[in-house]
Amino acid sequence: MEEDRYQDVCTYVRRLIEQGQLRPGDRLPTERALSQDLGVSRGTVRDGLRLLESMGVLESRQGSGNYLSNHMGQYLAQSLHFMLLLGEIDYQSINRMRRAIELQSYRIAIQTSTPEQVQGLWRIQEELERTRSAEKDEAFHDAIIDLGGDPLMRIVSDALSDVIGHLITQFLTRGAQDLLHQTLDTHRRMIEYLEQRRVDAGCAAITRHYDIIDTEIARWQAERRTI
Amino acid sequence: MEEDRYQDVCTYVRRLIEQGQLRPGDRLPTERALSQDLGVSRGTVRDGLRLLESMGVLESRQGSGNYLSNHMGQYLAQSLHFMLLLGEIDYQSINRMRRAIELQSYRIAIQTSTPEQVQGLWRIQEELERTRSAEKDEAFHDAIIDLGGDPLMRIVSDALSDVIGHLITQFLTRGAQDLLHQTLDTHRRMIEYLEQRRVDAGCAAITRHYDIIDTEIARWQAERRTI
DNA sequence: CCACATTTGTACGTATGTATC
DNA sequence: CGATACATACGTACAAATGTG
Repeated sequence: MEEDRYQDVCTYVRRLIEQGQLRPGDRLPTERALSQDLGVSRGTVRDGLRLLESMGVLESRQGSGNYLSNHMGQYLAQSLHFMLLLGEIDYQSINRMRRAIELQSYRIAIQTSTPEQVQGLWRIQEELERTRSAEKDEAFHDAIIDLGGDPLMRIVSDALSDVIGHLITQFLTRGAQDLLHQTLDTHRRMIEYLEQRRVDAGCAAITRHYDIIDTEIARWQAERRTI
Repeated sequence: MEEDRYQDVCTYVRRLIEQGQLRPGDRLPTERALSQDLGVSRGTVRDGLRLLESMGVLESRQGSGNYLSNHMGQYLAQSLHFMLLLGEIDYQSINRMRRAIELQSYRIAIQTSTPEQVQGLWRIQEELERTRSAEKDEAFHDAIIDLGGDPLMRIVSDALSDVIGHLITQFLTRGAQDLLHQTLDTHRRMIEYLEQRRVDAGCAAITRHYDIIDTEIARWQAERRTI
C-alpha cells in the first residue's frame, strides 16, 4: 500500500507556511478540499492535521475550520505531566529550570526595565502581601519573565508553572509562616535590587528564593515517602 | 454518538502507569486487546495511542508492539521547529534559553565536579581544537549540561541543539577565524574556572561565549534580510 | 533461510453527532 | 432553519515489520 499520505498533509501545510501563504491565525483549506487537492481520503487528512494539532501548530474549531495556531505551551505542559508521572523528571528538576529562566530574565530586565515596570512589580507585590494568594505569586514571577521579554522563556515558564503550580499553592496556603515571610522578603529584595540595578544582589535573592522552595520540595517529598 | 472514547484510551494507559503496572520500556497490551478491554474499535484505540505517541509518552514498533517511552525530546524539537517557522520565536530566543540552561548547569557543576570530570572536558576541548568540528562543540556543551545532572535541562538542551545546530555548524565552518578563536578561548576559560571553583569568572566566560553567538546570529539575520 | 502467525502502519469508506454561520 | 465543517467512531482491507519455529 502506498504510504506517507498523512505525512504529505503535514508537509503540504508546512510548505504553505514557508511560502508565506499561511500565517498564524489563518484558516486552513477545509479537510475535504485538502482531501481533493492531495488525492487522499478525509480520514487521512485528519491523521495529518491531528499530528500538527498535537504539536500545537494548529487549532481545530468544530463547525468553523482548522486555524494556524501560535501558542504551543499547553502541549508542553501535558508532556511534562507525563514525564513527572513516568519518573523521568521530578519537582526539583522543574524548580531548577524555573530558577534558570528567572535568573536569565532578571539579568535582561535589569538592563532594560523602566520605573513604570518596577512600579508594576511593586503593585503585584502589595497585592500578594495582602491576599497571600498563590495566583499573585505566579503573577509576580510571570511579570519578571515578561520583563525579560523572551517568548520562549515565557512559553516554557508557563508550562512549568502549570505542572508545579498546585505544589506552590500548597506551600503558600498550608506551609509554615516562615516560608511565606521568606518568600515575601526575597520578592521585595528582587524588586529593590532591580530598581538599583544591582544584578549580583538581585540574582542572590532569586537564588535564595528558589533554594527555599527546593528545601520545601525536599521536605514534602520526605513526608510523602513516609506516608 | 458517544464521545471521548479515544481519550478513555489515554486515561486507561495513564491509570496503568499510576498504578505501577506499566513502567518505562514496558510493552502495552496489543491494540486488539485494548480494543476488547475497552469495548472500542481498533481505530479508536490507535487514535488514543497516537496522541500519546505524539507527546512522546510511548513509542510504536511495527510488528512488535507499543512501548512506554521515556524520552520526549524529539517531540519538543519538532514543536520548536514549527515555532521558528511561524515566527513565534527566533534564533536569539533559542540562544538565550541555551545560555540560561548552561549557566545554571555550570553553577551546579562547580559545586559537584570531580577532577576526572574536568579532565573529560579537557579531552573534548582538545579534540575540538584539533578537529574544529561542530559535533565536538556540541559535545562540549552537552558535557557541561551533564555535569549539572538535571534530566529536564538535558532534554530541553537537546531539543534546542537540534533546532539551532545547523546554524552553529555554519558559524564554525564558514565563519571568521576570530569567531572560532574566541569560541575556543571561552571554552578553555570555562574549564579553568570550573577547576578553580571560580563561579563568577566562569559564568562571565559563558556569558561572553553566548554574547559572541548572539552577535553572530544578528549578523547572519542582517545578511538574510538583505538577500 | 524460509514459512508463518502476530502486530502495528496506512488508507479507505461510512455513518452520525455537533458546533458554526 | 439549513448548509457547512469538523468530531468521533466503526468497519474493512492490505502492507510491512517482527519474532518464532
